[in-house]
Amino acid sequence: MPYWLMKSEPDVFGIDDLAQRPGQTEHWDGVRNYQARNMMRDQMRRGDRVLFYHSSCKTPGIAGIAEVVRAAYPDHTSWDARSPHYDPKSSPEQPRWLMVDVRLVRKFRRTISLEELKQHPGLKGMPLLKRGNRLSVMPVSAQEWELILELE
DNA sequence: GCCAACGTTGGC
DNA sequence: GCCAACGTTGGC
Repeated sequence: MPYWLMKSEPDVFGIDDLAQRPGQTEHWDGVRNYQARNMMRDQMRRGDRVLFYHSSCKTPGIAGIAEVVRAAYPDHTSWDARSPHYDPKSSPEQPRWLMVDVRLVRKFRRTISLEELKQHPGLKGMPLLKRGNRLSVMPVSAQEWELILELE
């Protein structure tokens, strides 16, 4: 069961928003980075686990766990001219961008902050903590996963 | 709001 | 195919 970390701005869509969706499930639209897209397309599978990361907010960090319940399929917001993620080069016939569906597994009792993650020697290798990293979807190793769950 | 980092675009 | 300009990300 591979593991992932996915970023979202809680002001736009946070873990509490996911909790309120029907079936606590929502599609993860808006990924507009080729590397992230390719990982979703080629590696992310139904049943994979996801760390739900809150970015661009007061306390950036991991807010809980979700599960991939549907593998990658076309992101319809990419050809919706009213969407903030609109891409004129994407169409229903030739979709350029993909998304997955995720379901909430559980919200952490507390957010494990970025600051705390940085202080942990066992997490040094996480792409999240690399300088200048801009990926919104990134892999997490099994060891990192276990370690992070223990921090809660 | 600032700014470093980095991906993308487009002229040449 | 190079690379400067530009836009976006995201922590601080």
